[in-house]
Formats: sequence, C-alpha cells, structure tokens
Amino acid sequence: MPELPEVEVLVHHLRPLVQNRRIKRVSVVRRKVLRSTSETELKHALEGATILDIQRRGKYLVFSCRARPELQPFLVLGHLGMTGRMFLLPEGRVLPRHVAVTLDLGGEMFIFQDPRIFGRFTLEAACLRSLGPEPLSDEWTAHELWRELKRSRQPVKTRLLDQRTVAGIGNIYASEALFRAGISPGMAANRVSLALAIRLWTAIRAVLTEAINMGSTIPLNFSGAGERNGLFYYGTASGPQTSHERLLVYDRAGQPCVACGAKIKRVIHAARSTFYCPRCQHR
DNA sequence: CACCATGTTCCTTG
DNA sequence: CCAAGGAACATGGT
Repeated sequence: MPELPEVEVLVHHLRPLVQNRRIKRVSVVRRKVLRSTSETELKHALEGATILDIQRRGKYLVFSCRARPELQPFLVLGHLGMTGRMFLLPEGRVLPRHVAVTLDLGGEMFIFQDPRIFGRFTLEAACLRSLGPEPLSDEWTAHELWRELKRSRQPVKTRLLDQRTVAGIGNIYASEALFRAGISPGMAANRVSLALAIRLWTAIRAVLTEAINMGSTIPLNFSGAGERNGLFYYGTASGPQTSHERLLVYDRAGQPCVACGAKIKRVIHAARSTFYCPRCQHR
C-alpha cells in the first residue's frame, strides 16, 4: 500500500481525525519500528503532547507535535514499509494482530499496525534529508529528472525506485509510469533522451495524480478489520474499480496489453519484478 | 511446500 | 573508492 499516492491519501483521511488531539499514552509493541529512538524517548516526547498536523514527504508521514503551546514543535516520522497501516480504533475494542505502536487519544486509539515490521515510527527524522524532490511539486522539472538519469547506467526503472532520484515512487508506479511513457524499463538511464525524460516526467505526475484523486474520493475503512489484501484501496466500501483494475501493466504478466494486445512481460531488475509491454515500450 | 509480495538497508562482488 | 546486485528483515497470501 504504501507508495506516494497511498500515503498522500492516508494523510488526507487521517489529518482531520488526529489534528489537535492530545496523546494520553503511548504503547510500543514492536520496538523495531522505533529504529534509533528508544521506547523511553518516544514516550517522554509524545505522552501529553498534541498532534498539530500530518504532512507527507515521499513515502513518509511526518507528524508535527508539540508538548505545550509555548514550546517548539517536534517531528515524528512514520513509514508504512510494505504492510503498515494506520487507523483509529474506538477505545475499548480488541486490538488487531501485529500492532506495532498505539497512541491513546482519549476516546480512540491511533493504531500503527505492521505485520512484517518493515515500517517505522520514530523521532529520528534525518532520513528525510536524503530524499530527492517531490514529484508533484512545482519545483521538480523534467530537466531535473533528465539530469539525474544521466548520472547512471542502471536500468531507468531501477533509478526510479531510488528515492534520491525522486521521492515516493515504488515498484508499482515505476512500471506504470514507464508504460505510459513508452519507455522500456531496462533502458540504461543515461541513454534516456531529454524528449523521453519529458514523457517520463509527464507520465509520473499523471500516474501519481490519478491514483491520489481516486483514493481521495473513496471512504477509507479505518477499522482496519476485514482488509485481507495489502493493496490499499481494496475492501473499501464502494467504487466502480479496485486500484488493481486501474493498473495497466503491474501484475499483469501474460495478459494482453490494453493498448496493443501484446503479452505483458515480467522481468527482474535489482531483485524486483518489473512489468512492461514489449511492443509499446521499445525505447 | 514453493514462491511471491507495495520498502529500505546492509553486505558482497566486481 | 564506487557501482550494482542480492540478501535480509518477518509475515501472509496464493
């Protein structure tokens, strides 16, 4: 669930629920998600503090909190990893499996659940500094993408997964953006022309924006229960399509390309699956 | 049982 | 020293 659009949608839905709420108590069930922060440090910082806002940066959720009005705000960084979820649970309910951290907000519990424990919930915010530009910001240009791609001979798909190239693209939207741009995922990044970089830049922004727009209009199920599939918009109340149906190449190996009918291929780059149409994506 | 999985980081190899 | 690739992390779904 967690690439840029899913995190953006989560932040959008979570913000009004947690904004200006005071944290009464913190419970840490899986210490690993705290990374370099100790359990004591997190509790000391958060218990009694108020959540002022949530923002997204790349795939990170950035909580700004403040212990008291006269003090400086501080940040808590959340990351969903592969399987993380965040939602509110009415107080008194039985906790679901694989809870990593809970915040007692009084009346409701904020739950960070993460079966695989690849995610994080930490005071350590230094990792934000190594992130590349925000793909949907006005400051990010196609030329900047091109300049970044020029620096490596790795497959362009692999470069898109590197969060220093641009922040927030994951394995699903990397394949989707390359398909839309008509670029073969295995093409060496430094052989991508400026014209192709412009197409890729446009495709990245379109793919991410469309996913956000769809997710934002759908009511999320914050109970966290009954959602068996990791894919983010699955199990939500309604909607004509699941997110999966909107993906044109991802996880469609062997199926006909929606544009030309050729068989979608699956290949491996840097140990991750890549899906593409060998006819549409020739360059 | 085998294989796959939306992410990041560390280790090894060249 | 750097770049690139793969394993590891821990669990669940098919």
